[in-house]
Amino acid sequence: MLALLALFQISKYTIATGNSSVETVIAIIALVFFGIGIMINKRILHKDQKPIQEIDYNKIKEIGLSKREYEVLCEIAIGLSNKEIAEKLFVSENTIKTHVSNVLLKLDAKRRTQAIQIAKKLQILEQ
Amino acid sequence: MLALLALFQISKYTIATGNSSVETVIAIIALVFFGIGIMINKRILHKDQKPIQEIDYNKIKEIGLSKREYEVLCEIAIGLSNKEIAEKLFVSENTIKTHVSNVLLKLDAKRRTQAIQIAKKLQILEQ
DNA sequence: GCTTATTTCATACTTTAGTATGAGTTCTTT
DNA sequence: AAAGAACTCATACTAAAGTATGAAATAAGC
Repeated sequence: MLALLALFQISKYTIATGNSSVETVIAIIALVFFGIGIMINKRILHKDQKPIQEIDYNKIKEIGLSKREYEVLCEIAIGLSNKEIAEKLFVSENTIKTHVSNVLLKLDAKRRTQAIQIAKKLQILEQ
Repeated sequence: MLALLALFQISKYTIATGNSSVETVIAIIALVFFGIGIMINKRILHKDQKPIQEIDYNKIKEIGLSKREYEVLCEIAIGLSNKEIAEKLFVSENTIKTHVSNVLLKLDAKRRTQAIQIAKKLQILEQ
């Protein structure tokens, strides 16, 4: 705040004495307050917003999840049962059970609900 | 952009002719660019961030979830089994089953995974 | 104080989820 | 073309999850 007032006075003095061009002084003032506007806005917004987590496709490969297994994981996350997933993907429920088992194994989860949480923590599912 | 340049020229002219005080012109410039800084920043941040959804406690009451039932819902959401929730809350697994059934009924969910999704959509659980 | 809602628990049951194993098929990569 | 990975499916389990019902104890509101 004090620095701002000082800048203010210096600007006034500089223009009065004619040491610098008026354009330069105005440009500096503009730039400084432009920066201040960005800074303040950033602080306010950071309290009310959080960054969107992008899906980490490299981590999916790292974990060893196959394309189909990840697909099943996504369906689990939206709350579908094995039967419903089977119908949606046009395969048998047994096939889905196999995929689910593999997903749980690879995510080190005991249950599908835990798998969802782990997957979100690993950023392979949107939160 | 053109408006900015115009403002720039007007400021220069005003100071040169001495029609207004230097302080006023500088203050206007400062305010305008401060505002521009905020505007630009807001647009950029809105692309990379999303607002945090606050928990809607009124909706919890509206749905008719009791304190204990909501507590159980939260534990479900972090991926715990009925047994684990029972141990955590120092009650029997049968009690948890009763609570879970009531939660599913009130949220109109068929499964706990679906309940999690519905609860998040209703903003009674953090996403 | 009385009523009502909440919390607790049990028993018995049905349904879904998850494991283990084996095996045939397709797709890919060398 | 052969090898390996991925996808499919079945059978037979075990383990959880979820339903239905009834009931007792406690807490809260009138």
